[in-house]
Amino acid sequence: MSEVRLRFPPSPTGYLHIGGARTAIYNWLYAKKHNGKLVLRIEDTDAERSTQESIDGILDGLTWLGITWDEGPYFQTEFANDHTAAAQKLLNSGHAYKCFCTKEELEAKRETAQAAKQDFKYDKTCRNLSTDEVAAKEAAETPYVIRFKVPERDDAVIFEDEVYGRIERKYCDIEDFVIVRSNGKPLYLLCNVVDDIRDRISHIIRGQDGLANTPRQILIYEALGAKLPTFAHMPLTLDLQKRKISKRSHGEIVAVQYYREIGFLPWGLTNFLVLLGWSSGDDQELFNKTELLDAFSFKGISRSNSIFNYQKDDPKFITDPKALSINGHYLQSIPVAELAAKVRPFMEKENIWDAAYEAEKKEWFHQTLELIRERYHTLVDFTTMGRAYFAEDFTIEERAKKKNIVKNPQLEQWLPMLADRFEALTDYNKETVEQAARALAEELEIKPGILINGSRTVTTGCLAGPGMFDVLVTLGKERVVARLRNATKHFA
RNA sequence: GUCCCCGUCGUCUAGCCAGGUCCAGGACACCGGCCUUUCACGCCGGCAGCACGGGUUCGAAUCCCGUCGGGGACGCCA
Repeated sequence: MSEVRLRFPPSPTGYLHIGGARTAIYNWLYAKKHNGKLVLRIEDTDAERSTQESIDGILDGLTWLGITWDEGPYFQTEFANDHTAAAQKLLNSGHAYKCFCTKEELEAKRETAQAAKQDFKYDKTCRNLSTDEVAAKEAAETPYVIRFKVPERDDAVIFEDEVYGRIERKYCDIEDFVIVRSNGKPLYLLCNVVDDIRDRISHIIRGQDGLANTPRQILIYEALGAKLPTFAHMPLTLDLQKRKISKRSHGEIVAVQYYREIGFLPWGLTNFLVLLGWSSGDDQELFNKTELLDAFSFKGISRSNSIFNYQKDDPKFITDPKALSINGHYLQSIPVAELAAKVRPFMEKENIWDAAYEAEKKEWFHQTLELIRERYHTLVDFTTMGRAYFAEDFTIEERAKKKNIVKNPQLEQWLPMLADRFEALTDYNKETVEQAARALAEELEIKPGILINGSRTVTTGCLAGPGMFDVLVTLGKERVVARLRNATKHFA
């Protein structure tokens, strides 16, 4: 049995596109599942964009996601000799020919065809040149491109795609495509095949946009006498308007780095991305790595494009709500110690990190995380919605203020009274706090909820949260008392 | 224009290959109820879909044809 070898060939763009990430994930999963190798190959032939910085952007994204590769990164430019050698080989074997037509000539023909609403295909002018004619052009040093000589046959190129099934493309529908530019540089179509042959790639998993290229690439494989890999094309991810998602039109939400910034867990994103175009066949949607490896197969890959459900103007949903939901699930279920480590950089960035959280306050910190993580979806939530637990500079939600403060102006007196009661407590715990609060409510002849919600608002700034008495204990007597006393400022 | 691919709830999808168990199942979102001091937690419930038209069949989401809709590829880009 031959070795299972996959590859992920991104071009350096400075960031990892979530669509690219999904492709990488599928390749990685397949390789891992079949004890194969994943080769990382940077397609850096576009010198303009191929700065070290943009290469790092890709590697950085992959690393964060936890996608590990076994070979590479290789760089396409390092194999330029292979590409030109292959072109020469095709020329020598009669699978390709020199084409002396100029860009201008072709452009004119293309326009004529378009004007007549005709399909344009290269008319093979140079394919039919006599040896003498070719020799004359060469002697005159006429610039030329190299075109692939597509066999003139009545039948079709046929291959079996692991996702799309049997695909056919008639030979007569394939034009003699260019494989080498007039400046001597081989084109992507050729380079890609040559690289895959050299890297002994056995399975090519890529986006459906590569599907139309495949018959031409197969022709190259055959002409080069190489064994065909297995192809598996996956559906594309589009936006709500069914457009390809791109950084240019959608901004940072297409970059995996963005998800790191907004507090996604790598696995949360991975799990979401995997589900975009693949399903296990049963109703399972949450997978740990082992389960995913076990469940993943080409069979579950969908053939229709999927839509990244993202609405720009909804502040509640900074990305696809399902992604948030899945991330929230992992946020709530990973071990607290792990969570603490993940939250730390976010708190540091906000200057609300305290070294003691890893020392004498560790237990308190973990308990607090445990208490508040229940309804959070991203790591930044701990520094925004959860800010009041770690800092004094939290803001009070407008809605909470309106609902719990403004409606009961007398809270301006009541809250400080509550502070006094709490302060007087010798044993400040969940039970005594609750008793004290309820007792005061009874004396004032008001519903406990008024007091409780009022204190929730001034102590946490939030409308919603965990059970109030847990919160009060977690916050600690001192902070609670101070915040309740200070409440008067909210009535100004 | 040519070629290729796709079309099940708002979104991700199961079911389609081997037609009946599907007046179509799950998840997210949304709505309602319960719980509760609150809630974006939890529990319970609800809304909502086989693109359309023919055909085959006792029976079609599933098979066939057509229409419409969507996407992709057609570069001396990658």
